[in-house]
Amino acid sequence: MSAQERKVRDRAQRERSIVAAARQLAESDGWEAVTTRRLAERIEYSQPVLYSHFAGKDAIVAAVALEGFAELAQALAQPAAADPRAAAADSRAVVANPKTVVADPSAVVADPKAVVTDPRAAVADSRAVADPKSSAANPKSSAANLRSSVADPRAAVATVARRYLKFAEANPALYDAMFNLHTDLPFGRADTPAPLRAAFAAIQDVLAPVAGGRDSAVLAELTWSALHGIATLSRDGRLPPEYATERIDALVDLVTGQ
Amino acid sequence: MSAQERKVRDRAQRERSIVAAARQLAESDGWEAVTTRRLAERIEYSQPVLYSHFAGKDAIVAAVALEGFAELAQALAQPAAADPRAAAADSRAVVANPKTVVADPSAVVADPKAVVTDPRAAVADSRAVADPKSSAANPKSSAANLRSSVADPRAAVATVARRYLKFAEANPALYDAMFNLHTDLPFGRADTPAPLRAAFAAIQDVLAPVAGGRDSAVLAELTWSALHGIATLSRDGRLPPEYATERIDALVDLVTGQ
DNA sequence: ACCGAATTTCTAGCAGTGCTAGGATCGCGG
DNA sequence: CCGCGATCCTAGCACTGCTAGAAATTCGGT
Repeated sequence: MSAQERKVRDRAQRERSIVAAARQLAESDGWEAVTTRRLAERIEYSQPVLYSHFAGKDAIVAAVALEGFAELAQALAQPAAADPRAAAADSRAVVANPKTVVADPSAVVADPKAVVTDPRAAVADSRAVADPKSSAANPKSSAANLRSSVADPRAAVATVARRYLKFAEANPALYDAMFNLHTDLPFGRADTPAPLRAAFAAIQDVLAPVAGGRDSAVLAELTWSALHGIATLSRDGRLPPEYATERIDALVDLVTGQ
Repeated sequence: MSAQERKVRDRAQRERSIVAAARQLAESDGWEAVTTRRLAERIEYSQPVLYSHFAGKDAIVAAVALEGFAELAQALAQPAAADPRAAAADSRAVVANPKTVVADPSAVVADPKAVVTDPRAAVADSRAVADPKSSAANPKSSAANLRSSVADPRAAVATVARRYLKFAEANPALYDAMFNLHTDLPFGRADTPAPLRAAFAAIQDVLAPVAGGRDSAVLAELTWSALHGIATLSRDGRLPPEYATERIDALVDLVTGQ
């Protein structure tokens, strides 16, 4: 029985190393350099073993993307520290070397099936709660949430915005897997994986206090769209980098209604 | 001399047909279906002739993208139509079957310069063909209001926003070529092609009146980012379609400082 | 400890991709 | 009409994602 267990453990480990290799290779040489042959070489197996873990290359990309969503959600929901130095530490955590992530299996996991099955994560139709009550309805994300956010909701929005863009900038290939490469991860539906919901919930939570009379879901979608637009457009040099902070400030001003 | 001239004319025609074939194929079957062999078959030549016109496949995509920027710029800068019939005709040009485009060179053409200066190649103002429901829900967006967009800066912003998203929705593959596929078109630099500037200028122009004390360039970048984010995220179903109009309204509200 | 069975892994190959060298073919000037 | 230069196509390269069937490995039962 121990042998059997070891087998499944080894298999899981190998699967993780595939995802890690894909991510690492993509981050260093771009996604066009991520081929099945190179991946096989990295994990020191032949190509066909990849297909015993994933349905195809797209599935591998999707696994990387899911990992990215989990990390993004965690980065956004991270409690805000009072002093800026700790905040800098947070941003460093975002940029964490993929190797480190892989080395710690207890961290965010890659298996999609394991993630989906939690019914409490059904933040899907949180549209019903368009007011600050959504924080109470979702204590998990707001419990450890930004302490200063209660005092200063605007600063909380600014922090989330900065973290989002920092994440996209620090992990361009990962961000590509999440958004640009089409991985057909279900998004607005019932079977939407938890990390995706968590990422959106983190944005929505921080926006609810400043929503006023507006629908916080729409406001969150809009903010997310703006952040995504800024991230992608500035990534390939279509937005001048010198006005980056001005853009963020302007966005926060708009959203918070200043 | 006539023979020589005919040669260069034929070459130009063939180059246009290559771009048109690429666009048509991409729009119908997606960019992954656009291969050099298929393109060669469409234009009824062998593959190597493609490389006598373009440096590679990326250059063909870039040509399509440039065409897209020209059309987008014109669509955004289009004066608000007072006559619904004209607007309807325009919208036909937008969603026009690519086949028609190919068959009729006098229609929306491949040559960017020609497009910019040809008013007949107008792109849609969707307002005229908007469904009654949205008109009823949002009376501000009536055709009558478009006429007063010069007088009403807010309506002008709303019109541009709607046109932008309509364009992205009506030409998904074209929009992909412009943004998602990396064509390394120079953007914020000195050698930025005119169509790209025109597109951004159209956004900035309409935002300047509502900028107030804010930097209109930053505001335009921000608005553009939001529009781009909405366009891309809703394209692969990551934003629920049912709140599309609410999102646009919310964006316009934010930007115009309502 | 052995040996057949079952699982796992690899070798070899398919169809398709972007792209290119070199030979065939065409049209033009003389 | 011919020769020559421009034009075009055939054939092929190195690569891609993916898979069938052979080889190797591990397992369970005696």
